[in-house]
Amino acid sequence: MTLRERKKLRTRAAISEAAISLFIEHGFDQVSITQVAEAADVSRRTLFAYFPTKEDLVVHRFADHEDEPARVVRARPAGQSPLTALREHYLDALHAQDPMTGLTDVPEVLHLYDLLRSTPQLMARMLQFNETSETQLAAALHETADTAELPARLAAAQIVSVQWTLSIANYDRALAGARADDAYPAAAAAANQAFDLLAGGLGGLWPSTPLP
Amino acid sequence: MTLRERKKLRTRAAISEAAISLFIEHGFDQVSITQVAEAADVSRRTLFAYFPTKEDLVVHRFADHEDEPARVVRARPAGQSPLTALREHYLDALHAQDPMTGLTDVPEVLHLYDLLRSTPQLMARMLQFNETSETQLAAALHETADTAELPARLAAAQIVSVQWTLSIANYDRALAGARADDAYPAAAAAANQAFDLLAGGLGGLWPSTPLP
DNA sequence: GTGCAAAAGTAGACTAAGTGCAGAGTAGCA
DNA sequence: TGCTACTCTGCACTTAGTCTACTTTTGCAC
Repeated sequence: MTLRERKKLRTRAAISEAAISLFIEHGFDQVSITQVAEAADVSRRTLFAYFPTKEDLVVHRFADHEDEPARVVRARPAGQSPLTALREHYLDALHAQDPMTGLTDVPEVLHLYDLLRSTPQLMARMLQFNETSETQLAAALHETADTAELPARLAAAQIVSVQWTLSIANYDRALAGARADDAYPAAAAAANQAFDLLAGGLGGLWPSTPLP
Repeated sequence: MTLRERKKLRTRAAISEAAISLFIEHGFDQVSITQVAEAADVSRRTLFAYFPTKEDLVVHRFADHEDEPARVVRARPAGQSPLTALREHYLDALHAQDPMTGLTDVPEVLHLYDLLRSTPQLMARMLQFNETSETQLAAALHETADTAELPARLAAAQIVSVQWTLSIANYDRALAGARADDAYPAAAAAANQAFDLLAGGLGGLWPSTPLP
């Protein structure tokens, strides 16, 4: 890796770190791009060369996870169902306290998540990530699991939104003060329940004719 | 209704119509707020009194549907499962060619939809609607169907994303040129398949051990 | 009808995100 | 050492959205 490339990476990281710590301290809307540029010691124009929008200063950190579900499905062992692969992957991530799951004690991650949750513009960008995640997962299901296009899209939509719901719930518990180790058993149980629901359907939740 | 109120409604409609027809003709990003205000014959400042953001000029038309799933669940006949109520409601809407389903021939609706699909900012706003829709549905399920909080949230997430996926698919077929009457049978079949999948789960899609 | 308080609309200045451009600095390589 | 390509910068510009102070219109009491 050349000096030029290394320098670019360092500049990028410096800008993002300056931005996030300012946003966490003062709030997303209370900090201007100009202030971020000053804190990172670059010009405004350079900042925009690295990050096309203010939101990207924050959410670019999640861009790597966009295609994770699709990758998991494509990389699953022969004979394993896509849903099983995704379930195991999610439970492994929980066990490893991967930030993606929302189960974490790392203060920086919690602060960052707090920022996301309290800034609608950032949440909107996260939802867009979910959408591409869903599209890619649908393609992976269609191509590798002998699934017709519509069911693949429907399944992908369900899976992505369920994983998102699980992670949100975990983060909210963490922000409410739960320690990750303490929250783990409930989080794992919730994940299992969620994947059971995905596999077995909502039918079981509501018997068509309840007790009189 | 007083003159003042009637006038406000007319002004609001005039602004929105001017905006949408300009956006459809030239594209969302190619038309400025100032141009919309001029076309609607109001000042820029007045426009912002009616619509807080440029996106709202378009998406406010969908705001009424936000709480539709929750309403359907709350209004279902005694003894009917929430999922059955939602399924029937969606199939009725399809049959009536409700714009919400994406099954329509009304040119204005199709153009409007084309605008949404081709403008990421507008799609992002629509996804935010979905999120509040989901939250309200979860509350309705929790309160009226004896469902615990987590399963209610998970189910709501699945249902809303599945309905959205169905409607998107219908709209895309319509934009590809399909007439609503011709597309109806396939759309109804797709909806039934989707709700079957919701009720019965994804387990049936992928037998855990496929043929060798 | 006339007058008055409240609501609605307007003008214009202001902030901040994001873009385009033309020039200065710096890395890579001969 | 010097050439070339990449990167950074300053500055002017557009546009979304806000703030404030002022005018017009409406509803209503008389």
